Amino acid sequence: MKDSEKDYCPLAYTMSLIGTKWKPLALFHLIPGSMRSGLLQKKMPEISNKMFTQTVRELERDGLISRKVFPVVPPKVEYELTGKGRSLEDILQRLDKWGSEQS
Amino acid sequence: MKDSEKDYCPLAYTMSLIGTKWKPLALFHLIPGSMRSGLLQKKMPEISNKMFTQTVRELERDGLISRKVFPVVPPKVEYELTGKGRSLEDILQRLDKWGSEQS
DNA sequence: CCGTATCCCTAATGATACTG
DNA sequence: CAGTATCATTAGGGATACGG
Repeated sequence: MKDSEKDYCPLAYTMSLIGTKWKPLALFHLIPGSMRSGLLQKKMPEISNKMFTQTVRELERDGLISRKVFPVVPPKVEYELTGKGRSLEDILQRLDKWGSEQS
Repeated sequence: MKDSEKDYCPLAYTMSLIGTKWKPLALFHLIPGSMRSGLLQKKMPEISNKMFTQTVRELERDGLISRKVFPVVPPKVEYELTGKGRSLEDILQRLDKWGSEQS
């Protein structure tokens, strides 16, 4: 999104980073700590392989999570919230809590 | 979304209600109080006519805003946050604040 | 195990014109 | 002023197969 839009309304900028079906969920699952790629994907049973990769790639690109590759066989990859990602923890918790409180 | 998914993760349910480009923005602009349809749309200069109508319709359907029609000419319509919508105020403020704090 | 590449389909969004 | 209808476009998403 353009900077002009961000200045116009920061909320729109926030949503451009996490306003999708899967991103908040992925971030939420990473709150307890770093997690292997396969396990994180298992936490979102209905996500397709393609969307999972796309989701974590964009979250990494936007600096919300970090990706760590272990040079072992079989391959091992872990994802973890960055400082920027952790700064969303409270908001994610509130969004989750709000959902649980609705009829 | 299915109830099973909601139970699985309330966050997903929340995002199904407000996890779009325009919905959080519309709700945010209504925080100060009720607003005429035309003015609300002006607050989101880049939204198309079609998307604006769709956005407010869905927010109304989901009980987050109310729609009040005044029987006058020219037509006058006002939108306002419902109790359920107001319960999101704090979260919306935080999302906006988070966006403003990013580089 | 992890990720990419490809193909395909549907849903989301935009532009324009029109009605009460 | 507010909203609808239509058409055209694009982005989102899923299935499958393959590669490091």
